[in-house]
Amino acid sequence: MKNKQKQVQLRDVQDVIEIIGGRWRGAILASLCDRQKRFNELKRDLGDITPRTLTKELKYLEVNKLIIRNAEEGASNAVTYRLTEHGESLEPLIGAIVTWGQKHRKMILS
Amino acid sequence: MKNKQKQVQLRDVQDVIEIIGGRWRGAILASLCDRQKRFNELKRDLGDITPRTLTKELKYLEVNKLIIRNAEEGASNAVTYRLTEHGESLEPLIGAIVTWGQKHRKMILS
DNA sequence: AAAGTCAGTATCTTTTAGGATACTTTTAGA
DNA sequence: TCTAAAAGTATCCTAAAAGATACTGACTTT
Repeated sequence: MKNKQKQVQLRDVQDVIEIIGGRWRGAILASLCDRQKRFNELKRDLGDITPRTLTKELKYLEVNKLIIRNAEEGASNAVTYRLTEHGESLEPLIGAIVTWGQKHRKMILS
Repeated sequence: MKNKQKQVQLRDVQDVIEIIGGRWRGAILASLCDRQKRFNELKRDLGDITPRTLTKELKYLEVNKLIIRNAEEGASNAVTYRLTEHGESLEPLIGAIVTWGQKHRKMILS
């Protein structure tokens, strides 16, 4: 494989990791793989995320077209978040991450 | 699936992303998937990483048993880095990341 | 009608990641 | 023998990520 090809691969890795990276984004996406959820539901799932951070990360994921924010008409306090098709395409990847984590996490984080 | 199980999955995701996350770690690992490499070789592969950062990240990966640093006897300026078995077990995951990136990167980072 | 829940905002502060730049020591090559 | 490369270290600095804490306005439940 040519060298230029490899560079591109490295950039792919960097970009993907930027998208799902950070402390929360991957976990938020993983949580939404299960089913669509509401703000506070996510907040509870994620444990000790602060609302400020959750808002910010959700906005990021929305801007990058991985999730959709849906505020139901009239009821301003009923908001759901769900994956876009794009977001759903991440499922196998997230699955692979979980699987690897289950096998190897403990050996590494001693 | 029970709720506790799901929490664990989220933590798996968070932990794995911490390990391969950040701007460089994933790319370093991806570069070493190819074959073992030396410090400056990695530096060139990665483009604009500073030596300070590269040193730091390599040390992190070594401590976490994903790579091995090998300084050849006597020759203090011949150092190679390669994946451990643990590190090699990440290959499919990194492959999946690259594949997803190739398909979806452009649509997201407009 | 009061209390609680939902979906956030607003500030402020701390922590961490990572860049810029210059320097060093050992070894290899011309 | 002089020069260059390899493999880093040492300082200093900035920007971004994320926590702590308090607050708000809309709606629901009792």
